[in-house]
Amino acid sequence: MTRNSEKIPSMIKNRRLVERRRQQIIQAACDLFVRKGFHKTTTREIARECGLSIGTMYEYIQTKEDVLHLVCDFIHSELESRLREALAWTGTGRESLTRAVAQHFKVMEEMSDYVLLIYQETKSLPKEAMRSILKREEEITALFEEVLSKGVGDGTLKLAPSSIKLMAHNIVVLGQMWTFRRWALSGHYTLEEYTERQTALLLHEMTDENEGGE
Amino acid sequence: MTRNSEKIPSMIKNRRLVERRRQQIIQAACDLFVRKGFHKTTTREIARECGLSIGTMYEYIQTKEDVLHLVCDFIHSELESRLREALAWTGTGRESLTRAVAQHFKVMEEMSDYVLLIYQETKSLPKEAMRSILKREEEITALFEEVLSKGVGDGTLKLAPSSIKLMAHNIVVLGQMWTFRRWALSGHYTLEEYTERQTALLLHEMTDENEGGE
Amino acid sequence: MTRNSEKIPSMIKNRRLVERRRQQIIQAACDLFVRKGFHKTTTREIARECGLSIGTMYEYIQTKEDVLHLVCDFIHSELESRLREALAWTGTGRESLTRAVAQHFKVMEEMSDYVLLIYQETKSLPKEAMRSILKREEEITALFEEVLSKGVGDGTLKLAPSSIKLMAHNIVVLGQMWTFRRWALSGHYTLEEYTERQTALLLHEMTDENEGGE
Amino acid sequence: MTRNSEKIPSMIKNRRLVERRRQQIIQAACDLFVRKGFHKTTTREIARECGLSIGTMYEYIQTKEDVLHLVCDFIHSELESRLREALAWTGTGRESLTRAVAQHFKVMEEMSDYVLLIYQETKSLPKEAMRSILKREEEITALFEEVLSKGVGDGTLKLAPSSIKLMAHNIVVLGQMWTFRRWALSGHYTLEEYTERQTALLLHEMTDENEGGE
DNA sequence: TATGAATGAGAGTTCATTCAT
DNA sequence: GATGAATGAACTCTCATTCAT
Repeated sequence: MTRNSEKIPSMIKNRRLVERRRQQIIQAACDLFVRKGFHKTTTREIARECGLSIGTMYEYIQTKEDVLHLVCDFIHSELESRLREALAWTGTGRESLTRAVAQHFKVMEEMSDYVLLIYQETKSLPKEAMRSILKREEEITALFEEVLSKGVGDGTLKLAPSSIKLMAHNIVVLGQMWTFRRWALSGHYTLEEYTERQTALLLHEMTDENEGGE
Repeated sequence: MTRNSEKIPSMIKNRRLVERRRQQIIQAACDLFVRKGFHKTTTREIARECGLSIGTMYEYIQTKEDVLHLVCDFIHSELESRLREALAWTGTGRESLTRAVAQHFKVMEEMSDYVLLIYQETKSLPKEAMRSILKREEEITALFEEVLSKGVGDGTLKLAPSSIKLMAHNIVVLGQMWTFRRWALSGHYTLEEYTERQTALLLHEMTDENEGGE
Repeated sequence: MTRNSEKIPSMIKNRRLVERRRQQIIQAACDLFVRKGFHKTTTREIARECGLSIGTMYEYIQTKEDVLHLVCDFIHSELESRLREALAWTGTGRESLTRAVAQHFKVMEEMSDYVLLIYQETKSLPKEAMRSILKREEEITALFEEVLSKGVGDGTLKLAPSSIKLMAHNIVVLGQMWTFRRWALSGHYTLEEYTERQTALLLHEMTDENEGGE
Repeated sequence: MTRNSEKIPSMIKNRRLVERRRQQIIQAACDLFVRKGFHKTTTREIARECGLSIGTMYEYIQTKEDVLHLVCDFIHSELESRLREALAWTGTGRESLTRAVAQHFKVMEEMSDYVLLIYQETKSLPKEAMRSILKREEEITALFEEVLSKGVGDGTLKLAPSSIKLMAHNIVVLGQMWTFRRWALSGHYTLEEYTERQTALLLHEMTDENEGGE
């Protein structure tokens, strides 16, 4: 799934080995970046934590930023695959949306630290890597666009076509909000309450004669 | 307005001077942090940019993190004061909200870089400074809570009391979204369109029999 | 008494004022040097502690080393004047010696910190200042030479003339030893015991047919 | 012999190499500390002098104070091992003492600079390191206690048991005195004369009915 | 493939001293 | 005489990266 992994060059020829070693690196780096942040984590710490010597680690990456890229990519893959699970079910667009939102919020809760990590460290990536990460983000948003379109198509959701993209972004962001505003929200709502209320608000927006601000 | 400035000790006795010099430092640091990020900006660069010698700069701060604190605090003060302007007008709660949202979004657009800065670098602050920054964030949210309460009070907005806080957070975050998803949004919507649609969605949520998911 | 004070130039003409301000400086610096050592004490700290501004302080000294010189000189003056008191009494040489030794040890005890200071920081003085400090040390030793000579003269002490200087040095050093070996000695002897025993040993050396190794 | 070396952590795994590099560091630092003192010697100077890059040097130590600790420890090891040589010979206690004193004084002469170094810079060590250095000092003193006890045991030295520790300290300090009062003593006595006279005085103290002040 | 010792530019911070007011 | 803001050289220490083995 870590598709971008292939873009990062390695000195080692054996692709299987590269994949395995990089998984070690990603696991260790994820933990450390979450705990200390990208800048305060040293390459030596990553190497130690993943059981490779510093020299060996550098056979599988080229720069420290590569590690960040691998980590961000891994996290996005996780997020995306978990979200896709929720979309496998069948039902009306409205039902699918309800399920997708709930799953999205649940994933945000579970991967809270990782989501935060992406939000705070993406800017440290080199331009090219950054673009590829943003593309992943857009793909996730596109999943919601699909669900919304389906709902508009089967008449269970009312929304101006030109607002579909906006609504998709709103949904994604309101999920992420649970991670980066947790310090304020968790004191007042449980995840269940939060999900319920946000879902009610969203569905209400897409009911009746509302045409989404057109 | 930079209230926390007083908490950061300085070697210089003249309070006026401290305030002036710190303004220089903040201006220079804001620019640099936006362009290069906190970690990739050196203290020497900040000093050069604000026209002080490195030694002199350190008479007005204690650590590099103090500069970040000063910067974050300054940005929040700006955000808050600009938002308060919009709240000075009179009118129904619904009208106030419409105006406040528009102003909030406009401020987000204008201070885009600064808002991003806060979102990405706050985590680099020491614990204590971080708490003070989050408090500022909560105060801004509270401004929207007030407007919403007013609307609920005068009957122009329908919203379960227990959802007021949630809605306030939603509004703040949807504004910030314009800054940290600009790469995706600006291709499809102008700020005006964005504002119009989001406002329509929000107002629709608070119209009729909708009780916000209770 | 701080004779060398005159050698250190000052910008201020009024000699009285110079003397008074320098006393302030010495008191503050003594404390600080004892607590933190010369190198870890900053000129700013000294200024703050003695109630002068840093600029004013520098009107009365030229360098930080001047302060150390003043301090060392002051301490020696104290040591010497206290020792001279003990020598004012009359009696046989042997009696004088006993009294001088006891007083010397007592002074070492009381000025313990200061004596240590001299021993550890003198080397940080510039050459010229160092020489002047060593001269003071020699003068103190000379006081004991005088007492010993008196004893040899009146027949109450037996000592080869060529060993008088050596014995004087021994006495001075055995006193200082109480300060720089206190960590080992104070666990086994009180100052009284220490004084008694060392005195007994010394007097025994200068009794009977002993000719001091000639 | 530098037993405490093991307590100082190193980034390098190869213990042999650590030992070798640290010897380089110690040699260079000894020279520099003797010439300029600890505080006026920079880490870069030490690195240059011992032929390592600054980065490499820091792989073998953690702080500049570690270097001082290493140096002090090395000096004590030298002092102790040289003194132990002199104690290997057999003979009466009195003979052993004579030999030990002469050797101690000779070592003081030869390692004059190093002994001074220890006396002046030990205070710059962190607490823990300082304690370990004082313990070494006490061990050296204990060597003399043993010799004295032997002499008391075989009847060749007369000394109250409770004065043995005191006498041991006296001997050690009178040796060190040759280093830190050399400026005064060397003008009047050669090392041989100094040794002869001090020995005579000491032996006389422990002859006949003298009971050391009890 | 794997290792880990070596590197050195560059980071943040300090502080004795000066000098305009 | 008194003040204290300004200075910048110099300090200790870090760490991503390389390369000989």
